[in-house]
Amino acid sequence: MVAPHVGDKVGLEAKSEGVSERYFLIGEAAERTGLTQRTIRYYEELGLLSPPSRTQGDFRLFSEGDLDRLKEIGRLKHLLGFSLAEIRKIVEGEEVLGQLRSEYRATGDTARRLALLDNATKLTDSQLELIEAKVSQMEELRTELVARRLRYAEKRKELEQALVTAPNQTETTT
Amino acid sequence: MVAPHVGDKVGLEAKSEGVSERYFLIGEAAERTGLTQRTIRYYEELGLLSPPSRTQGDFRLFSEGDLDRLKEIGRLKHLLGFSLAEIRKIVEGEEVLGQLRSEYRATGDTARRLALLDNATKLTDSQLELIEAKVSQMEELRTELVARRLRYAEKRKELEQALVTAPNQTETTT
DNA sequence: TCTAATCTTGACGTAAACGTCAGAGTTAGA
DNA sequence: TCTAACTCTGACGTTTACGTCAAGATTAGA
Repeated sequence: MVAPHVGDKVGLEAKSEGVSERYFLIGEAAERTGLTQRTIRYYEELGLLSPPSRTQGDFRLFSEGDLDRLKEIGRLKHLLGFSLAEIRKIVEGEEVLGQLRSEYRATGDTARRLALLDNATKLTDSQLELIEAKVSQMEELRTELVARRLRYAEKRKELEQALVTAPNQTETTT
Repeated sequence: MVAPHVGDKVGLEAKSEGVSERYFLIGEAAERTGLTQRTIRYYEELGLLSPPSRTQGDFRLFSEGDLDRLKEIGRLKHLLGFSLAEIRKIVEGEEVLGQLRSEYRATGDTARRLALLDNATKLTDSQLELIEAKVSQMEELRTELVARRLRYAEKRKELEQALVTAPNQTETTT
């Protein structure tokens, strides 16, 4: 409950321009992502996360980008039910995208840029396909449930009507 | 490859009215559901499946309803990423629904019927909520990807425009 | 009746995805 | 400088969700 002695705001200026970026130790990273420290280390070990920077004492320093990545992995896993193997594929895709981006910025050749852009587009499309397949299957299941609910609602109306028309259906023998 | 000696069409007439229902041994059940025999037995062991009927020699006989159930479990698991524990909850819900249905048919009391209907509706609603939560989160992710794709498309237009305006951007030194 | 294909119930093995120590080092405030 | 809070890397344990093998019983056709 007591505030950690290791400052939560790790004083590191990453950008040379003086744009200070916040870094987080693994404890706060865990809190902010909803994952455990063990899980975060495990994900790094699996290569789902590019190894974060370190202090000179070898403490991991997570950037906000790292946290975003971790949160995304969490969503892919718990929400969408992807296995870590599948997630690695997706994440590797992201990595390739990043590389494409830097090469993109590096080249002045417009034609080359176009080609890189096409690559990135294809990659994103394939990721999109993955998601859409799941979404549509889920919609299917949802539709079934909605239909069931509708049947109940109709039945309910019928019954309410019956109650008004013949309030004492149980005692018809009277 | 050779046709099994144990007939694939198990000759059992379930309904007394002569409406013959097909039953399947576990081998064909596995083929038809895409699950393995081991998995099917495991699901039964976990109580995800009401124990199927048996031959007098204790071979499992799966009805088409059983197969549907198994397929649903497969979808819930692999598509939506539910754990078997979660699936059990959902499936237990289905079971309760079934019981409600029979009690529903048994009673002539309209008020009682209304109450049962309300119960069933609530159950379905909670299942629906589960699904919808997942769907909406997936939509969110999808939206992100679509946005990215859009950015690429725009960038692409720009670049194509540039190619027309100044075709040899690389060789500006000429 | 014999037999090949199929089924049965254990029982043990395994991969994935972490949980949980242990022992040692690091950090920053008092 | 001392110390509480935090982190590090192994290393082993655990749960889930099955795979796999064994030994024996069942089934239906020849």
